[in-house]
Amino acid sequence: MPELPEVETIKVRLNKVLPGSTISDVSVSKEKSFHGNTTAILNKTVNKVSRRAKIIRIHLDGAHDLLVHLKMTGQLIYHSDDGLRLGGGHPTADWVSQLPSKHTRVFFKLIKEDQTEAQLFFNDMRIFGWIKSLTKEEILAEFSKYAPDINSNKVTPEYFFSKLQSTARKIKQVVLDNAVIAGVGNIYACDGLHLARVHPERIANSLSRDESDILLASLKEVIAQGIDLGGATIDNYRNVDGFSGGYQSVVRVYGKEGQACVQCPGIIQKKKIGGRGTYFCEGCQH
DNA sequence: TGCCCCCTGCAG
DNA sequence: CTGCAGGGGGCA
Repeated sequence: MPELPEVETIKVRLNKVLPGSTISDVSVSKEKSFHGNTTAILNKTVNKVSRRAKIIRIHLDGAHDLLVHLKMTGQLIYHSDDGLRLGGGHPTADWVSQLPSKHTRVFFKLIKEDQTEAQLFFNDMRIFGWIKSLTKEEILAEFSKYAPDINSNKVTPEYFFSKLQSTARKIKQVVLDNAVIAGVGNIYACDGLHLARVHPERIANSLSRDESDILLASLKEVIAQGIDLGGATIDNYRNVDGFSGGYQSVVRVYGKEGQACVQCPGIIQKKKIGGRGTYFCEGCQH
C-alpha cells in the first residue's frame, strides 16, 4: 500500500530505533518473502535506515544490507521489550495483535546496545512484498532499475517533459511508471493530476510544456504534503499508534467517488485506467 | 504498450 | 459470490 510518503515516514521512524541494534536471529516463515542468505546478516549491526523509491534499506556493518519492499500490504513493525511499538504499513489488526501474527512472514530478533531484546516483524497479508539480503553492489544494480525519485532534484521540468514527449500512453500510467519517476503511487497520482487539472486519460505526448511543468510541480507538491503529514491512512482500520498519517484528511480525489470536487462544481468519478481505479473530476481536469 | 498474474481478505 | 485493494514483474 505505501507510496513514497508512507515509506519515507516508516524509514524515519525505524531510523530512530534500529541503529545500534544487532540481528541475533532471523526466522523466515514464508520462503517467498525473503530472498538471499540469512546467515549473511546474522550478528550484523544496523548503521542506519534509508529509502529509495518505495524501498526501505537497512544498512548493516557487513557486506550485505537488507532491502524491504512492502508492496500492497506489507508492514514493518518494531517492538522492544520496554513496550515500544512502531513502524508502518498497511493498517490492519496486526498492529494490536500478538506478534508474530498469522501474517508475519519474516521475524528478526534484535539485541539493542543496552543488551535488551527487540523484534522486527515483517507482516504481509498478500505476500507481494519482499525482503532481500544483497551486497552493496547488488543494491546499486537494483536501484538503477528505478528512475529518480519524484522528490529528487534530478526530476527537473526538462527531464519530465522529455519523458512525456517520448510516449503515447495515458498520462496516469506514465506518472505511475517507475522508469519515468519513482515513488508516485495511485493516491498521489490521482491527486497530483487533479491539482494540475490534467485529465488522467490525456495522451502523455499531447501535454504542452506548460501543462507538463504544472503537472510535475503538482506531483511534487502532493508528495511533499504527504511526507509532511506522515503519509496517508486511508482504510480506517484501527491504527493505534502503529501508523496513522494525516494525508487522508486533505486528500483531493482518491477514494472520493460521488463527492464534490474541491476546486470546481463537479462530482468526483471513478474509472479503471490501466487496471487501476482512478478518481478524477471531468469538470476541471482536461 | 497493454494485459495477466502474483495472493489474501473484505465490502457490496 | 464478484470485484476490488496505496505495487509492479513478465509476457506477447
